[in-house]
This record gives sequence, structure tokens and C-alpha cells, in this order.
Amino acid sequence: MNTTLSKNYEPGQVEESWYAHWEQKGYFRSKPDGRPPFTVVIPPPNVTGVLHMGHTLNETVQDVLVRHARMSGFNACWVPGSDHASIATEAKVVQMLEKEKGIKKSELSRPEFMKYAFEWKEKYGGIIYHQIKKLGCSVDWDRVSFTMDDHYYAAVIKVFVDLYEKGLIYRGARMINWDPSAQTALSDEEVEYRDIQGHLYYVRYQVTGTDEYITIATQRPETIMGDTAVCVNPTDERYAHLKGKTIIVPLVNREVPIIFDEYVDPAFGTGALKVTPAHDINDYNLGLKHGLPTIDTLNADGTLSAAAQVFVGMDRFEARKAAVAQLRAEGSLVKEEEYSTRLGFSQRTNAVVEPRISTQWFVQMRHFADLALEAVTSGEVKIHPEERFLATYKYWLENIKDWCISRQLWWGQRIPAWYDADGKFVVAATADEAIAKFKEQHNIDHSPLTIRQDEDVLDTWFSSWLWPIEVFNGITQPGNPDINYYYPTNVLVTGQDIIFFWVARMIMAGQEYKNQRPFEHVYFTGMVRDKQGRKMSKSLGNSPDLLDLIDRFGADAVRFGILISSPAGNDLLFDDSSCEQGRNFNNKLWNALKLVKMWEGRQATDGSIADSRLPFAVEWFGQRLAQVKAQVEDLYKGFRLSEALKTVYSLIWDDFCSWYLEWVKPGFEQPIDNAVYAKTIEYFSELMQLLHPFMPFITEEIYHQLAERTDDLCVKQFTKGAPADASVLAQGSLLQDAISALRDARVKNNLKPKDPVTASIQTDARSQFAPIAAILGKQVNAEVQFVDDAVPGAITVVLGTQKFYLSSEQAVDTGVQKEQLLKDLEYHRGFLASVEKKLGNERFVANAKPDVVDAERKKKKDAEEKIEAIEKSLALLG
RNA sequence: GGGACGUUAGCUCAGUUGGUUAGAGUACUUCCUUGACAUGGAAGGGGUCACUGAUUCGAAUUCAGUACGUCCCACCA
Repeated sequence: MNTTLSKNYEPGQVEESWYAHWEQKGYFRSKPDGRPPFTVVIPPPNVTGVLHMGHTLNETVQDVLVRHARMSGFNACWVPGSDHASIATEAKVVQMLEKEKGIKKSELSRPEFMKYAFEWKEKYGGIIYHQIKKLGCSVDWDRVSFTMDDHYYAAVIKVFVDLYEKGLIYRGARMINWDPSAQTALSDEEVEYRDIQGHLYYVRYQVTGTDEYITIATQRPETIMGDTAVCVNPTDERYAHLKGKTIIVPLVNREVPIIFDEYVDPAFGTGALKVTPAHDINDYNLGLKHGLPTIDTLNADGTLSAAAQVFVGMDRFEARKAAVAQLRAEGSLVKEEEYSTRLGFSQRTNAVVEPRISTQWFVQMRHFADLALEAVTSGEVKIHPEERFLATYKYWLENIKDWCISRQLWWGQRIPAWYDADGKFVVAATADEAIAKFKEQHNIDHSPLTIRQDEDVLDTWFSSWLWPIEVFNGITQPGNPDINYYYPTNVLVTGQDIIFFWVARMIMAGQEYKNQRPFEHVYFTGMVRDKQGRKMSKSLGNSPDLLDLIDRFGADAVRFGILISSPAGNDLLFDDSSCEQGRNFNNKLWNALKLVKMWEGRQATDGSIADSRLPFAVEWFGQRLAQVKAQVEDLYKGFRLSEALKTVYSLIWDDFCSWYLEWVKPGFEQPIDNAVYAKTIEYFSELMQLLHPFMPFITEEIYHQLAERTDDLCVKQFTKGAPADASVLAQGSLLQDAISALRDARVKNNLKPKDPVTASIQTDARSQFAPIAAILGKQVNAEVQFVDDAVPGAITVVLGTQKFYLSSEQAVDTGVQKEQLLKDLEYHRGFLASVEKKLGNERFVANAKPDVVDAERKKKKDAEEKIEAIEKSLALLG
């Protein structure tokens, strides 16, 4: 035995050295050449932290696809990178500065803050890249991209200027979502709505100059000071007499008009609505329609502004309590009830989002939505799994609203708009260009520099949407060889949660700037949950650490674990035990290697081993391999990676290890036929190749352990085999069934595996069994012979229409025999009855396809033969 | 309120255009530590395919409805 192989597979060192080897050989590096490209851009992880299990799943899926393509004649290029993640990262950096250094953002200048942010990016970007490496991802490290790289930054600015000039970007005051914690505007997509148990307050407003009151209901009494009207439905008779009247807003005693609008539902609440145009989107629209003034009673940080007159400087939630208390004291609070409602929260800071009127930059989306809709409905971009996401995608695009892209932050691409002291502005990439444009557009000379740049940065997704283009410098250097060769990319693998944020917008940008889809396929992975189905989160502590998992099980086992349980698009319940299964599989492979290595140097080259088992075993496994290779290719085409892996797993464990190796295994310390040995090495190598995209490390290791090699599995090209021979496969199944049936008979009849027995097969099946009889005999430890008649006193085993007689020197318990046979008989009679019922139905015979009817007739005949065989055996038992 | 998807063994899931008395992994039961592997081997039990109805010779599969679940979207105070 080769003593250099450890008892169990030890992944740690093997993984380290193979990754280094692949890198050193440059296998992951890609340059345009004559081969067809297979391009994948990584969804750039945010530089806010470390990779979680969702990333692990995505990266693993991508690596499988990329490695498979690389081994299938493609020039595979997988671009790694990371995303500056504007608001998310800025929030983390601000938090870190306060906690660790005691520095407030307000104490820093913009350049000082950026320095800290870049330090943060270096640190976390580095951690992420290390994890990607440990997982075995075959990314091209020469192409690492970051969404704030100089060229990338320039691309974003260029696109902004271009879209502004095309009239697709505009600046204006609109009601937007405001995050009072980060103190920035947000896009609609960055707001998450959650059901909240709140209160509904009923407050009465006095009609001016009367004793009459109108009661309104509100969830936000702290905004009463911003009321500029009360609105009722024009058809509501209760309020018809109030036309032209005014009403007094409590707390501030302001006189405002009573207005009439269909918008108000008379049946809801009291049928009267307070109108606060500054703090509610509906009220804002009503205000526009009726020409109402807008009183903004909140500051950017969520405290009450001077315009509120009361509770000034108080936080909005404190002010709510104070307002309620005062209304109650005044006798204006009519009643208060529990109310369940939905509130918008900032996705990044979790602050309650405030609707706020503010001057921001927007992208006009109708134009882009049409582009993105067309790309998918035409089938140019294919979504997997289609059924689940196509409808969502379409609905969103059909109902899209303009995209607010300005953020009141520092970490990101600064908006290239330039203002003069009068508030006039131009959009230009640089200050010099801006000055020129001021001359041109406003006829004002601002040189030397008297203009200032917009303080705001762009939404992080306004840079991410260029990812598949600008990682190849397609915006900054259009038409360069890389973009021409690698674009469009082949497949995007990502989570379904960013379908709107990112996927749809990349399609828009691709159509706009390349006039072409950014990718052919989109493969959505599900969310990774724990085994109880809960989301993985830091607070629950149920999110495993990737490096720790790799440490415990090895990267191959982790890849196996996450892939084996993840059908496309479905959420996957992750549990350590699936990694354990992967580790066990490693070990199985390792032990198969050990077995084969034991044969090394013990080959008989003189043909002296005339074991009749061998030809069939070798032939059969070759056919199985051909069959599975074809199946796996089909599964790849449908992105059914989980099933592809299961198929390969079963081929290796069941067909190769449990059947094939057992069939060709020589006796203890016996030599092996050289040709069989060579074939076995070849098969084993092919299996490793088939498995390599899923489990790259151990397969490469075993490939090299099996023989002296001058090549590496990593880049070994798949070969196309001949289609499998069905008759050989059928004979293999018959053999397996016979082995199982005879072993079962041994167990049931208490015959130990070592007890010698004779298995007699009826002569009429000789041709069928001749090639496999030797294997059968060996596997069930029996002498096999062919007989014409039933063997008296033997155990009868019925398999299909075939009878076997198992005779031994030991006494046979006929009771057990009888019981088993009766059970079989019952089953087959039931089966026969169902077939006869079908065939007895004239309409079945008349309507069903002829081959279906023939199949049923054959089933009937077989069942009858089986029953006859069993009955005969029973008769023999007496 | 609108929409999408799902419901198959204890658990996680396959099941291709309707056609063997429905499969896999895992868990479970029994037996086996000979000579690759107990991280293993052999054998086995376990499901009225959510429910109701329709179409059909035939339905896990097609259609309609119901229930339950998951997710997305929506400005009702």
C-alpha cells in the first residue's frame, strides 16, 4: 500500500497549493483570442463587511459555470470586484469613526473623510478577495475592478453628463424619501415597508367664527402645525354647508381653507382629511392641485423646524407625544385608537423615512423602462427561473417612477453640476468645461473660477448599472478590444432581491450605451436561510462564518454543501450537515483513490488474469459514464446545477465505487489485469474531470495522484463521447437487481455472507446471464450454475420472470421463504389486477397510443409469468 | 387591495410533452468492524402527491374553485 496517502482526505494544504498553482500557471487570466468568450462579471460585493452565505452561493454557482466553460472550449473570463456602496459604506465609516476614534463626520473636511473611507475600503475589500480565493473561485485577478476606480469614476461622470444633455436627467424639487439619520435622499427602492402597530388620533378643528367642529384622524399629530387646509369630499352632505369657509388649525391657531376633492373617501374615518403638503405625498399632490402653501415643519435631522412654531428643535417622535399631550389638555383630542399601518424604513439606516420636498437630481425612467422591457420580452435576455420573475420584472417597469439619484453624502461620485452665485448651473465633467459652458449657455464668464460644484454624490446604483460595460472600459474607451470581445457577458448570477436595483438597470444601461443586452442569461439564486427557514442575520447569530466553515470542512465540501440543496430560484435552507455530506464525499473519493493506488505496481501485463468478470464491468461502466456525461451537459444548459451535482455524485458513489470497483477488484494482494487497471485510471480521471467544476481542489489532487501528468484538470478540455449503448446498460441493471435480490435472500434466510451457496439459473436465461454470471457469483459469494429444472430444497428467488435457486448446506427455514413468496405474490396479483382492468377497458384499447397498449400487454404477460413462477415455488415448498 | 409562486416520505426536494402500484438525499430500523472507506457496507420500513370538482380510457402532472404558506407591488388619513 502506498503509505504516502493519509487515512482521510486533508483539504487544508491541498487547497492552498493548488490555488497557487493555478494562479501561477495563469489559468484564470483571460485575453481576447480566437476562442469564443464566456464572460461573467461578479456581482460586486459591498465593501461594508465580509462575505455571507448568500455570496458563497452566488460565487460558487458562478465558479461552476465558469470552470465548466473553461473546460469546454471557451475563453472564460470572470471579472472580480467590489462596490463602493455609497450610503451603506458611508454609514459604516461614520459609525467606526465615532466609536473607534471619537471623530464626528461634521468635524472632518471632505478630503479627510474620503481618506478614512478609502482606508476602510482597502481593509474590507481585501478580506472579501481573500474569501473569494479560499472558496476556489477562478476569477481573473488582473481584472479586479472597483466602482470608484479612476476610470470607473470618469465613466459615471461621462454618463451623467451625457444623459443630462440628452434630457434624460433633470434637477427639480419633488417629494422624495428622506433618511433623517443619514440625512440624505433615497430612491423609492431603498425604502422598505413594514407593518407597524401605531395610533390613530382624532383631533377636532374649529370652523372659523362658529361653534362647529370638524374631526379629522391622523397618525402624525406632530405635523398639524404644517396643515394648510382641511379636505372633504364634494359629495359628502355632512360638510356641504362649509363651502367657502375656513377652519382653525389647533396648536398654532392658523386659519386655513376647507377644500373639496374627490380624493377623500367619505366612508373612511370621519370623512375629513387634514392636508399637510410638506409631509405627505398625497397631501403634496392635493396642495399642488389646490394651490395650497407648503409649510415644512421639519429639519433635515428629523427635529421640528422654526416653521412649526411650537416644539421647535424637538425630535419628531418626542414632538408627537408633546402634541398629543397638548391637544388633550386643550380638549381637541376627541379619541385615540390602536391602528396597524405600514411605515417606510431606510434600507441602510433603518430610520423611519420622511416624505420631504427637496431639490434633487432625477433620471427620467420611461425611456429606460421601455428599453429594458423590450430586452426581456423579446427573449434577448433570458431570466431563470423565468416563471417566477418575469411578471415582477414587467410590472415594475410598466409602473416605474423617476429615479432620484442624488445623495447628500461624500462617499461616491460627485455630481458634475456647477453653480454660480445666482444659482444658475451647468453640467460638465470638469470645472474648466463648466466655465466654458457658462459662457456658451448663459453668456456669463466665470473665469477665473467663481463657480462651485454640487456637494452631492450619486446613488451607488448609478455606478453599478455600468458594471458589465465599464469593467472592460466600455464607457471610457468605447470600442476597445476587450469590450468588443467580452461584451455582452453570458450569464449574471445574482440574488432576486436586487432585480430592480441592479439587474433591470444594467439592462437599461446596456441598451443605452451598447445598444445590446449586458448578458444573455440571468440566473437568480434564492435567499440562504438557516435550517429553520429564518433569514440569516447577525443579530440571530445564525450566519456561519465562511472561513470557519472552510476551515472545518474544506472549500470543496462547503461548495458541495451549498450547491447540493439549492434548486434555482428557491430559498435554500442551509445547514452544516450538508457540508458534512460534502466532507464524507471527499473521503469517499480519497478512499477510492487509495484502493486504486494499492493496485499500482501490481499489474499483470501477460494476460494471465482471465477473469471473466472484467470485460463486462469495463464495458458497462464506460457506457454509464457516456450516459451521465450527456445528462450532465443537459442539466448545465438548463442551469440545473444542483441536479447536475447530484447526478455526478451518484455516478461516483454508487456506480463507480459501489459497483464498478467491486466488480473489478482483485482478491487481497492479488495482481490486477493491466488493461483493466489502465481503464480504471482513465475512468477515475474522467470522473474527476466531470466533478471538477463543483469541487475543484480534490479533483485536481486526485487527478495528479492517479498518474504522472503534464497537464492540469483545471484546463483539461471535455471530450464528446459516443451515445450510450442501451442494451449494455439494461444488462447492468439486471445484474445489479440480481445481486440485490440474492443478497436479500441471504439476509432473509439467515445465510451469512461467508456461507458458501450455489446459485442456479435456468438454462433458458443462459445467453442473458452468461456475460454477467461471473460478477454475480463473486458479488453474492456463490457458485453459479445453469440448470433445467427446479432445485429441490433450494431457496427460490424470483426476479422479473427469472427464477434463481439458492442452495446451501444449511437447513432452510421454509416458513420465512413462504412468507416472502406470499408477500411477493400479493404484490404481483395487485399489479396484474390493475393492468387487466386497464386492458379490459375497450376505450383504453381504442384510444391510447398503440405503443402504450403494447406496453400494458407486455406488463400483463410479465406479471402472469411472475405469478406462475411464484406459485410453482410455493408448491415446491408444500 | 392587486399580483406571482408554492403545497409530493419525519425533514429538504426531483418528478421532462398526462401512460409501470410515485423517486433521491437525509433521518429512522435491522444486520455487518475481511483486506479502500464505520466520514463505511448490505438490507428494510415509510407517501389516499393539501382539499373539492371538471376534462380524459387514464391525472402528482391539464382546467376551475377552496384552504394554507412564501414573496413582490400599492399614497387611503
